Amino acid sequence: MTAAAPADDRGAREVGRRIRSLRTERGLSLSELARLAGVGKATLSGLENGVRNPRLETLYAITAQLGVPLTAVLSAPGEAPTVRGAAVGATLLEVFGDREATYELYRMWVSPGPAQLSPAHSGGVTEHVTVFSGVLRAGPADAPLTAGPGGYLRWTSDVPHTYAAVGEEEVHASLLLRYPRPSTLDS
Amino acid sequence: MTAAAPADDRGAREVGRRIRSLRTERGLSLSELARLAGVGKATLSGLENGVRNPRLETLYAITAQLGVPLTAVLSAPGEAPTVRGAAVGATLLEVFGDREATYELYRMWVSPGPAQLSPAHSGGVTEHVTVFSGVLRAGPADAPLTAGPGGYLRWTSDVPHTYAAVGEEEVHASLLLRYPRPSTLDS
DNA sequence: CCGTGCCGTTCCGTAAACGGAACGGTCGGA
DNA sequence: TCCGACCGTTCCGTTTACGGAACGGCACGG
Repeated sequence: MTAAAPADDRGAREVGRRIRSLRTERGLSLSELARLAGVGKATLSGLENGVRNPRLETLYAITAQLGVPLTAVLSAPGEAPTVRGAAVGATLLEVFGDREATYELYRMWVSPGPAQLSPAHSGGVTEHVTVFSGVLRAGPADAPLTAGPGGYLRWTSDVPHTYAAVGEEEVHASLLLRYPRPSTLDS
Repeated sequence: MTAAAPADDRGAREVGRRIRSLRTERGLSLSELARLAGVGKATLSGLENGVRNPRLETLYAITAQLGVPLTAVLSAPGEAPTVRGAAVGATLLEVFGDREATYELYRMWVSPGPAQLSPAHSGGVTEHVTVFSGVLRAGPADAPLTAGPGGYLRWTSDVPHTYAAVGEEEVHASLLLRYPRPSTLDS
């Protein structure tokens, strides 16, 4: 705050740099892209230089014209590990839902070492793990399950639960969290 | 232009819905999240209802407080459906690998209707499917397996294999393809 | 039965992103 | 050499997202 001009979260600058890269790669001039995307040159200029805080709509217009998904100009998907602790890391890949539940799909890795404990979630939440490599021991703290490469685990996470790598190999897995019926069945 | 309120690209509405899902999952009230994220209640309310066109900075503040990457609330990460055919669609979420194999993680959906056949892959490729909703019948064409919500299927895909939704509900699932060690430690 | 507290929405003045126009700088052809 | 076309930046009035405060609705407790 204060200060005057620069005014940006660390992110805005990188977004601008990425857009400029994509534009020059395609041999487009700033004026040209602005016209194609239907935004002002001032807007695009300020955006690329990181001195503006674009609206979502503006980013849509520009990335669409560049032919890349919006996510391509924002911090890379794998970039933010949503770290859960010393031994376990996870990256949220996607959120989606249907009438009955909301789902969060993570990629997860567990480093060798002591088990890590996770607190209980609210009622009805289930966890689904598919192991890609390594051997994982996970589940309710009082009755963990074990799975090797290609294995699959599933438990209800309304009690404290643990994750641990068995052996010296790091474990890679996908983790699906299922939250039943987040909203009260509106509409 | 015209009118006053709606004003949105198709995306804004979905972004709002996703944020609301993430918030309610965590048992947070709108007021609470607004305070934590340092944004006005009016802002968050308008955003969730899709009547505002948020600035990037605003989205950062909110998603950071929810503990998810910015990309999680924006329209599909992969955006490129890598469609496999009439009944089956899939989006590539991530590619990664280790010493032993390369993995491709997809989210997949299967529409009700006739089964769809996929040709055999080269030797040693395995497919791992976790069903989120609906009932899926899939696997080797001569011996398919069945799984409902929360179920898990796995087969070696060096023979032709099928995917089909059982019943009238669309099937949502994650699909992991495992390609063993493409080359013999060259490079 | 009526406060009290919190919920989510709406109203409103302010700050800032927006598009259009003007600006200086560089290149190429007459 | 001059001139026109185009570049990217800066100026400026308009539009709109922003935060704070007020509002009605609902659940609890005295």
